[in-house]
Amino acid sequence: MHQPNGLYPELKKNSNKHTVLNLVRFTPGGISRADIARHLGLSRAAITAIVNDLLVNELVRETVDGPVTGGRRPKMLGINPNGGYVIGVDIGATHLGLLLTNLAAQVLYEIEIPFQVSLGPEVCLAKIDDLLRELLSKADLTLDHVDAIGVGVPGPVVEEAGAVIAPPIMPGWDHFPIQTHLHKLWKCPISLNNDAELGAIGEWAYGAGRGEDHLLYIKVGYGVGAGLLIEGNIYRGATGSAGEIGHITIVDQGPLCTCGNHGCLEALAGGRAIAERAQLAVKNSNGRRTQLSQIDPIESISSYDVTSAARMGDLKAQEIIAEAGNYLGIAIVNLINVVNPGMIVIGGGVAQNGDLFLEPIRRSANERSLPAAVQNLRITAATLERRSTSMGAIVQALTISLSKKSNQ
Amino acid sequence: MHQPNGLYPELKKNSNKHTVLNLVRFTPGGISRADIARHLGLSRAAITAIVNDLLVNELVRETVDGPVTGGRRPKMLGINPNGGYVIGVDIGATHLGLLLTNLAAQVLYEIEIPFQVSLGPEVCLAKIDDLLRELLSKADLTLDHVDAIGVGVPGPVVEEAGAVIAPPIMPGWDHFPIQTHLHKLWKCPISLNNDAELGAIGEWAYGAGRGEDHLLYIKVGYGVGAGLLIEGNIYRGATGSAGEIGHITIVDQGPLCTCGNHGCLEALAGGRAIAERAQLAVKNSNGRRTQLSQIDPIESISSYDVTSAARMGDLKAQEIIAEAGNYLGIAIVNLINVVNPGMIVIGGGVAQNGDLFLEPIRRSANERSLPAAVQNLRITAATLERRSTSMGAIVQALTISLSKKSNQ
DNA sequence: TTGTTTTGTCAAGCGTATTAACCAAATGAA
DNA sequence: TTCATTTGGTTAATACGCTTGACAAAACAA
Repeated sequence: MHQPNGLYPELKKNSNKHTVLNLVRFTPGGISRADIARHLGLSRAAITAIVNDLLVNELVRETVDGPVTGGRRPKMLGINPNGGYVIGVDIGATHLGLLLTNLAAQVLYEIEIPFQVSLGPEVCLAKIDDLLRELLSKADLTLDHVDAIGVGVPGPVVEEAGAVIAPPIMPGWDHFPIQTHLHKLWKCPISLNNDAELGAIGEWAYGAGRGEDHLLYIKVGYGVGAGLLIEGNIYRGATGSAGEIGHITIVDQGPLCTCGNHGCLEALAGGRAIAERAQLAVKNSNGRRTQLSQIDPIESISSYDVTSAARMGDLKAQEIIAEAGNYLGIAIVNLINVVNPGMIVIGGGVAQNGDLFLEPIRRSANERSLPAAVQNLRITAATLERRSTSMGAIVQALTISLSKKSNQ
Repeated sequence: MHQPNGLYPELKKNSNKHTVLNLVRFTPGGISRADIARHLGLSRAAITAIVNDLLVNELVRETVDGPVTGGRRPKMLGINPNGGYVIGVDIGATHLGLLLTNLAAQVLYEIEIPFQVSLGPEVCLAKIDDLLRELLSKADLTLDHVDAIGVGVPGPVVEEAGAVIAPPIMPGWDHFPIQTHLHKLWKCPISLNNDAELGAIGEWAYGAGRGEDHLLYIKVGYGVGAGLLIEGNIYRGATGSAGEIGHITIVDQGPLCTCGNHGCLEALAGGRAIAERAQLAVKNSNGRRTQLSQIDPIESISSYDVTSAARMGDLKAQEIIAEAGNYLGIAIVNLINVVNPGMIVIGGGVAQNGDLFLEPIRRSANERSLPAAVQNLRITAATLERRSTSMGAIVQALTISLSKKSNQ
């Protein structure tokens, strides 16, 4: 089948049914038939027919009466939350998160644990399988009740292969058939995506980036990555590795990175760099007592510790966070000129520091980016916090589930 | 009217007529009805009806019999070149190019002269008006025969305003209503675009980037800019300034740039930087005779002189070109990781040096970019040479002309 | 109350597609 | 050469999804 394409668009049956369903999904508080008609430039009569179809299939339901408009009050439409479940899995470098939601994306149960993706696919996927079954048993459900599962991984995903290729922070996972493996385990549709891309989708659908047509999401965790959402679609590039900003060079001849090059963004602003810099600072502090120096052994200081110390007022920790923000700012200036986003959302553990981390970024952007690109640009922290990626995985799973149900 | 959008696509009447027309336009050597049907996933019967409509409106014509396929030979379809003319205008920082073509984009007449965009809009647009009328008189035509005119400028274009905002190398043009001004002068539809974006379109339609879904075109002239074509559509970003890579920082605390910052790509690899470096080299050569030192006065050495000297074998000139390629390589590595293009086409005057300029870029890309992003990436020079941008302007003008004719 | 505005529904009609049959023109094997 | 096969293009009947225009329902304003 022909790929969707600007010049030669895919000619899809029922395309407006999908479009209406998307509008209902992603409009906060629901939407009326008349509003849908206005948004899509269709007649109210056409929308009535499409909505009736969605109503009898129980994909959509009438919720409450809408706001007073000067005439008859509209009946608001929302996704029918019943009739299925989906799961979102966020595989991080050092953590693992799972969400179970209904079809309206309302979170029912959640699991989050520390994790080591570096243990390789067999060990990790077995652990994930255990946790997924634990999540289901908490909800008194089985895999038969689950319509689809979205999975996020911290590496470049090749969609057709259902695998990651040459992922710098996922040693041992290169070309491992993740999607096929999980499909065999769980027997339901699996959507495999990059974690930063899912973060972008999550924040666009339910977080800080709602309704933004040109959204850049930057994930600063153990690794650093970006997800670019253009008019509601992920931009993946030619081979699926767009937005892999962790290994762009920021400082020529800078510190050695895991990827083998020097001065990569990830080696300057990633969670590992932050932790290492904090460990070094404690070693060189000659026993002066700080928030950080109380952690023992020194080698166990993590970026999470630095984050909390900074928030508790530890000056050295704040300095380290601000320094990371500074380096990220340099990278973001380049991204702004190239991508010209309407909004930048910063997520991942380090972004929990709020303005301490965001201010150096905003300063660089204003000083060094093209005026044309920054004058209407907003730079904010992710509002879904730790759930950006897993909610993005939920969005992908729901897309599969709802489009399957609406084609029956 | 609602904007075209991935999730909520524009619902356009006759959309398949436009799609078929595009397929005919951009398929080299023409295309048969059966092939169109296969490409679009429509029935042959539907295509027959659409093509008949285009035939009676004389937008399309049957050209020759197609290749032997094992059955009845197909009748190839091509754009009917008669019935109208369009003009493409390439406003460069230091040159001006105009093309007159028929509806099949075949060049009929051409003018190219040196130019100073820095003289400001009134002076420049008056000069352009003179040349456009000269071009028409050469062809024994008047403006009444011209369906549409495409114009390219070396700065960030805001489409709705028909103007450039804060363009670093177009002093005096900020917010000047170029499109309105030209429409009043010429009384026909004007399409105003960024020059690098038009270069991308030109190379995609008729040059090195044919059929590439993720094309990055990089223009290295007096300024440096990039145009990103995603599935046949220009990516402009939120405010139209995407791809303005001339002012990303390459060397911290590097040479001062016209934009006020230090170490910008343009200040290291642009035409002005190349010329200045050559002038400096001649001054410091203590009278040693080289290709370059024969130019008098030294201050008049241009990047074009360096380019020709390098091709004639001047070692110093070659060194300067290679150095510029090196800096551009650093920028391109970042672009590859962020954008993940399927192909990079390098255009503009400096790119005429071919491999001398391209090799440093290819080397950087292979050494420093993510394997996932470079393994299928091609980096080549523009095949339309000086015409990349003006042919892109022709494509835009033809889009206006053909879509107007097909809606009658 | 009546008139106005807005939402939602219905029936008639139209435009654009599909399906299935057909002819046209080429190939290749008997 | 003849005839089955393959591919290209056309035609007529039909299906589907949308628009149009009318209308009822439900709110507000005079």
